[in-house]
Amino acid sequence: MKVRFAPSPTGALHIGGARTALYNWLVARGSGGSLVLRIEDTDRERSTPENVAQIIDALEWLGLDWDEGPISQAERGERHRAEIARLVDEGHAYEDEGAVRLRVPGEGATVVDDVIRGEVRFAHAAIDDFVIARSDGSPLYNLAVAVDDRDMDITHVVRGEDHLSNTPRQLMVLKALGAEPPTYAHLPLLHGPDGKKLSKRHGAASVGELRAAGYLPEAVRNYLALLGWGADATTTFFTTEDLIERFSLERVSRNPAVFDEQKLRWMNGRYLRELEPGELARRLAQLHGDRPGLVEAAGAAQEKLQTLADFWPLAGFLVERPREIDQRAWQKVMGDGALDRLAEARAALAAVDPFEREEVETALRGVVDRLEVKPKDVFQPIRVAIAGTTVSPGIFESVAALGRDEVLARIDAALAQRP
RNA sequence: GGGGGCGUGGUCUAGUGGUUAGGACGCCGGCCUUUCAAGCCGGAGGUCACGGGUUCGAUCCCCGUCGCCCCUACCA
Repeated sequence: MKVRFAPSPTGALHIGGARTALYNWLVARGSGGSLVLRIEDTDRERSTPENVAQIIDALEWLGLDWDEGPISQAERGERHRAEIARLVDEGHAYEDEGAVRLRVPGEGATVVDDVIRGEVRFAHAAIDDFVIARSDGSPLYNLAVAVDDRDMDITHVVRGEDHLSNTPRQLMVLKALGAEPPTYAHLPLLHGPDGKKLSKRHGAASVGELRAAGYLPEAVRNYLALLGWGADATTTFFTTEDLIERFSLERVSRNPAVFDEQKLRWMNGRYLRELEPGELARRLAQLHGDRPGLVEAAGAAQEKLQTLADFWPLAGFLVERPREIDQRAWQKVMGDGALDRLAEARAALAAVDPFEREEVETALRGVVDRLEVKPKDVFQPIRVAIAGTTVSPGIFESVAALGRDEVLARIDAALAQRP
């Protein structure tokens, strides 16, 4: 099998495009075939090199590679013009006010045999003679796609359903060219929560935004694969190898899907928890830069993260001293003898050796027992003192991750605020 | 307007001419518990778009209606 992913560089790579790329990639890798990356940039007005670079960057981040390309469709203009001239010479097309139109028969129909949708019939009577070349001679989409798919020996065209209605036109170009058509598979479109076409208004809609929001490429692959496809009734998690092995176009669903970021967040959290702390720290560093103590902080925060971006608000205090203590947090836990308990905890922590999670826990629970108070009466003041808020990773791992000197310094600073 | 596609709980989906219509996210409750999560347990939520028809029996087959989306560009 030979497939192609053919984005138009008129914007960033969207989730829908990413899924199309993924499905093409899975088909190619699963069949031992190849994938062509073709940039459909015949619209010189809207296509930009920046967008091409961004699309390539997004594909690389997603871990999707290709065997040929990127091929610029615009650079194949001579090839397209030659075929347009041939179509005119052979009477399949004609000039009309400078532009060139393909002759569409007045009767009969063109049938698209789609892997996902079955046979779809388009009566010629409903299709006008369409333009294949502008009056300046430059080729248009339907012509360029047909010529390129033929020239590149594409066997399967896997693309969004928005192209289904264009398919009979491409089939007619192919026929006029005397070429065998490829097999088609039109994927259901992706919509936003309001049922409308996905756009910026729907949150993280491009691959770049997903990346910046702290999603892992492997989680995005898994989630995207499930948007319009399922292997069976119950399997939700697929390694990429599973996907390559089990994916099939025949099982792609026909109805449009809504991108649900909440489900992606959940799935991403599951993938995040599977990572070794060192690996998690490496991913965090890629996104926000490396810091001393990042591995310890990552380990402490890991079980509470859904995205890499969640790390900072939750556990940023582990790698960077908070500028100030949240007033509401202070008022909530620092009343009623809390500072005395905090002082007790400080004394206990000063004596902990080695300063590891287990020893920290033993010492702090000892304080709780000695004072005959509830655990939170001791733990929350510590939390507020070191984190500046009432929410943080587990207190023992947080204290251990911070190290004795820093913990004592922050507690001392808090104690100094005593009225 | 014309042509085309789609229609299973809020969302992603499995499924079959006869099952209590299955799973997941989300939601609610409980357990756990140092906060928040995670995890575990339990629960609510579906007239399978609607109306006809075929059939002993339709979510599944046929027809119609409605809704949503796509194409109908010298965009892709």
